[in-house]
Amino acid sequence: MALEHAILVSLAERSASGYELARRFDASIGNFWKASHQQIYKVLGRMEADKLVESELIAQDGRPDKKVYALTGEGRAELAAFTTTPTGPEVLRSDLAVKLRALPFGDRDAVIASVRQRHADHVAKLADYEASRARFYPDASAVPDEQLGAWLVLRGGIRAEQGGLEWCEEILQTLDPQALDPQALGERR
Amino acid sequence: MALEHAILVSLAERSASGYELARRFDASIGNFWKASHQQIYKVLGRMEADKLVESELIAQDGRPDKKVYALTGEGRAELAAFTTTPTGPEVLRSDLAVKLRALPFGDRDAVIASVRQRHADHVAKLADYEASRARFYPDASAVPDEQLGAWLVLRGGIRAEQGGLEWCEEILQTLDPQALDPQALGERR
DNA sequence: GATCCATGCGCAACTAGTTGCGTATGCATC
DNA sequence: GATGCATACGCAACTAGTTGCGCATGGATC
Repeated sequence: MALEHAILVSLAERSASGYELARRFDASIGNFWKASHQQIYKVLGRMEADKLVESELIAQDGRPDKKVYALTGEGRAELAAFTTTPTGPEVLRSDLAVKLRALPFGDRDAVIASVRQRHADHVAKLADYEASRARFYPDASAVPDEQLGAWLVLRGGIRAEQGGLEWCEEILQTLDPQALDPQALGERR
Repeated sequence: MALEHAILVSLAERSASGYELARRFDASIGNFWKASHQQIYKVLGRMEADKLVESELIAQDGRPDKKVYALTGEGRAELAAFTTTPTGPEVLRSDLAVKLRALPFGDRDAVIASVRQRHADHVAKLADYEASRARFYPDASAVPDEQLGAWLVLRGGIRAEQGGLEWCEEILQTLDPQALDPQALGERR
């Protein structure tokens, strides 16, 4: 039920409608937790029934009404309690690793194409993160205390993307050395 | 349905019973895809109905009978086809990141304890991986072609653990500089 | 004026995955 | 001789998450 907690965090930072939450999950929060809008509406409904959040209907002109959710006291308590629970080991699921492992039984060129795609994904994501970092935390030694968590998460995202990028480069180097020609990478991106 | 493909890969490497598969998912394959034995039995049942695998009942003495699964031709074709499908972006879900983001609303010491635990997990996992690497691939420049995929996956695992480890160290450095005293780390591990 | 896109909510049906239990054997340990 | 562990399979009930659809409005584009 960690989606619940991701939503609690998001709402603790700022109250929002389900639709806005869904977009946040496409952007900042979504960098470490994905959710579709259907899943979010479903969980929000349950959370409201559980009194963790409460909603207020806001009429808008030129746009449909929206239901803005805010944390309740109970929601805040639940979020605080969550931070004290033990954290299990990371569950990782990598399609790409499965494909690599399937190399002897499949299509080598297609796998290489997937790696190249992943490489491009990492490059794009890294540029995104780097832009956020430059914009919100231009000075690493002067991050305000209440933003430390968000900053560290962003740092983690940058590290993960760099790591993934380097892994892709190692794979391409191993399976298809010519592919690392900078021009080839640029053209395909 | 990528669990299906992870099972296909595992069975392509060597036929096995559900129980054996479950243990592999705790070890080598499980480094990039987790599955409980219940989930494995369920999926194996469906895969057999779909003719991707076939089973043979093996009587054993001193132990319960077992059902050994092997790939069918159709299973091999499905696995090969899988390698040619486009690979979506990695779906990452980090409880620890949610907790970090929840720092201003929760218990700082408890979060630090979680990070320290994660740090220890990375150290242990890295030692595991390093041992596998030394045992199976003592010479990186002489990995046989048919093992390239497995080797690259292991390299990816090592990279991911190192990256995670360094992230934990950055977090501790930021939130609790004394904690990085080598003695403190050693004692707590 | 038609089509598309963004905003905004949600249901229904499905698949995937988890949790908890049940069955059975044999060996080792207390 | 009781308890626990490893082997070996599986069901039932649940929660989580995905896919596909429907409804409604208004502005922008073709």
